[in-house]
Amino acid sequence: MALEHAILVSLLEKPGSGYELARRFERSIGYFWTATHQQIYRVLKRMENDGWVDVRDVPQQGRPDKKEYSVADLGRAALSSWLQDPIEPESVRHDLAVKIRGAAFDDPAVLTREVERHRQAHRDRLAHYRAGETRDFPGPEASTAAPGAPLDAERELQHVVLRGGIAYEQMMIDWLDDVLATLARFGPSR
Amino acid sequence: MALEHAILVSLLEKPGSGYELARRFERSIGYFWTATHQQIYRVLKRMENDGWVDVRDVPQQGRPDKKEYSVADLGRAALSSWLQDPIEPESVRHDLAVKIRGAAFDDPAVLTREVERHRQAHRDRLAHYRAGETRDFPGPEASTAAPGAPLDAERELQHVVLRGGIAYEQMMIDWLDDVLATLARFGPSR
DNA sequence: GGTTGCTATGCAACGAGTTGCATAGCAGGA
DNA sequence: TCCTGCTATGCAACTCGTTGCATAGCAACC
Repeated sequence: MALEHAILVSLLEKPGSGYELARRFERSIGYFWTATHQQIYRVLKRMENDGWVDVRDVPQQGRPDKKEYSVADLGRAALSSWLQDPIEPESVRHDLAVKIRGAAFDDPAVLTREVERHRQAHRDRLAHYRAGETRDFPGPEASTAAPGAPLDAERELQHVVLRGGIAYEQMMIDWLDDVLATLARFGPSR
Repeated sequence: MALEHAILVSLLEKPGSGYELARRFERSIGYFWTATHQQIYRVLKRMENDGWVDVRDVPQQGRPDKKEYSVADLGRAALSSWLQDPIEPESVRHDLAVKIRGAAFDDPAVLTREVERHRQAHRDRLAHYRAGETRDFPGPEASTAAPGAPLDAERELQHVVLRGGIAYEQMMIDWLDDVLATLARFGPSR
């Protein structure tokens, strides 16, 4: 499992509350790891008990107080240990692929609409990622302007992960086009 | 959830025992949906109770008896209903992406080795898929040789799903190359 | 004869993830 | 004033998936 590790990475990049973490899991981190606020609060509590994170009560004006979490030494050690630990290449879970094979035993027209919906969703995500890239990583080598600062690594790694998300969405769009073309080939004849 | 639906599709393609299903989930179906034999047996039992599948005791020589499952009318209806039901485009879970962003706070050399391992695993899978494609789908239009038989749809859909697996592995390999190049750029300077 | 290994099925316990619900302060608009 | 909506946190119940273990028949090999 890696939710606690994803939280550690996010808190290292910037300390924050459970609520803020939940926000981030809808944005950048959420591109490759989803989590609801429930999971986050639960895991944060456990991490606090284990001494992985420090908590600080932050009063706010105009809104409820928040608990700001930051990574403690034990948490850093735990993350480091996990990073050393090899993981298995993840196995995929594609509901849509099940549906596509299942369409052989049902109405393909329904599947066509479903695939079109998914393609649109992936198009939207791709546009969203590209906008984020333009906003956060402008200019070809602008990121290496500062000479050898360690912050560069953080940014470059964030960028390469984002490029992964873009490549994934592009691949999905292309493949769904292939699926639609395949459906069109034998769909009308029925 | 779609494990029961994946099982239904697999049983429609060909009836079989829980053990045989587990085998298939290590092969073709497993390309896009993983399941252990435990899950399969548990779900099969539930599906049997719900009348989704029929069971038949098959004595075998030289090996233990098996229970052969096939899809009942109720199961077919359940699958059909699920196929009609729109699903959300799946959210990704990439441990490796978490690790990559985490590498900014740890030794990047360790990550380099990890990424190389994963790239090799994806290369292996890609080779495996391509071999399966050559074996099961030879010739450009050989599949459409039989005139308009419904079996064509089944094969074509299996093929397009396999092409999706191939596209995914190829994309991952390209991206991991990108990751390695990025790591090489600032890795040595530390 | 004992060990290993494959087919074939299953229980029990645990951990992770989802869903529904609850609380509470405060802001802004109808 | 009431309703909606956002910040902020949390409980409880449930489902799903993983892991370890157990059983049992039979084949092949040393």
